[in-house]
Amino acid sequence: MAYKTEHITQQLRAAREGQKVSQRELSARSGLTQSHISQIERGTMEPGLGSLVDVARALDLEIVLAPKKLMPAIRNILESSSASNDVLTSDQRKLVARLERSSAQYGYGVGTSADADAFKDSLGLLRHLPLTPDELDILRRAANRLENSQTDKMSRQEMGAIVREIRQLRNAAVHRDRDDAIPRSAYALDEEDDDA
Amino acid sequence: MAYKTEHITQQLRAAREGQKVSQRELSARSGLTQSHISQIERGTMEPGLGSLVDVARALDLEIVLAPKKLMPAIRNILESSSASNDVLTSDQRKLVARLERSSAQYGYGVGTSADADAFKDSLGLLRHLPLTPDELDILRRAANRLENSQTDKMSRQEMGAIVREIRQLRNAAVHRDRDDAIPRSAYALDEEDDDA
DNA sequence: GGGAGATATACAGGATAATATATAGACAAT
DNA sequence: ATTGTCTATATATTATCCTGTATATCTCCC
Repeated sequence: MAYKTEHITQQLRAAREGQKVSQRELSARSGLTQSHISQIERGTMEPGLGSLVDVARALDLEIVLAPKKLMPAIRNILESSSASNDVLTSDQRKLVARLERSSAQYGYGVGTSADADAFKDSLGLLRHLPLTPDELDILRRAANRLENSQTDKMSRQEMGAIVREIRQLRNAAVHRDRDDAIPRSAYALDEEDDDA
Repeated sequence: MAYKTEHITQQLRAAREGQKVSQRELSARSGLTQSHISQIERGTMEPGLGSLVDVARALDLEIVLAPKKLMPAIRNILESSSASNDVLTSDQRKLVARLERSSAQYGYGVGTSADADAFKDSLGLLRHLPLTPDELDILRRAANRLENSQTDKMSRQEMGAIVREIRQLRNAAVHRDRDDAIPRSAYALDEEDDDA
């Protein structure tokens, strides 16, 4: 029913989720009801232009009418910043991988199984969220400590400390405000390419 | 009554008049009634998103949701086509054309496909944005290097370097403030003028 | 298993967009 | 003046948005 406007409303949802804003929060900011927002995002109904503008403003977006001719250029610009969305240094990826490997090998003999679960969960998130250089350092040191412990036994307490540390990292990364961006070096290209 | 969406609907009118299309004609193309279009353009009523999309499509426009942060860059692009109908030296045009030709011929065997996409997009932008003489020089040297590589094989790293260079040019050009203009000598206009 | 936060659905009613049609005013060109 | 094109405006009817509120479902965390 709302085929025509799907691409737009999906952009809205992507932006909202990207900024980690709930529909309720967005409802408060934009003046629309949560119910309304849900329907718009799902494509159940087609919003009026007024509603679209309200929501966009609440998400710091602007509505632009661009000649089709210039779309490649504009897409390019849009992607250049959304790239910083999932830009993780390969360092970070590798560190997470190391930690997963180590902890798996190390086994969950030490530490409660709840600890183990929390740990895996945290790592899963850290695979996707940007970290500051300092935080990367913490990650690095944790990996080192864990790997050393392979040889000489590690105390339950030390293990708990690491788990706690990682969890803190996770929380920081999850709740970080999207605007105080993390400066990234050059860039990191992955796959990803969408069309309509 | 429709204050929020005035800027958008005015863009619509501007585009329609720019293309010398009558409201009747637009009505035929878009499926809305002429009466409806008139009210939308005058701001008498606020269109639904569906109507906006229909009209936009009929005018070869696309609706883009862009982060406010990127608006300067985007405005830059939009104005590049409408206002100063290209203040590019024929040199620049030719260089971009050479680069496109070379890279196409050269194939994308070297470098990731993401690299290739980034490269093509960058070139697309550089076709429209003004460059300083120095930047033109960089472009020239890149073209030369690429063309030489046709004969003796080029390393993946060297290719990456070129891609990076072009991308830097792109960024500089895109984010350049429009007012600190680049002094242009007299000549500027070449061929090129297409319609639909 | 309970509780909290988030999203999806449901339904009533008032508000408004959108249609179809018709007409009036403005401005050219014959 | 007449004809033609384009735009603004009017009216009536239908369709849909949008709100308000309430509830269902789902996920994650304790």
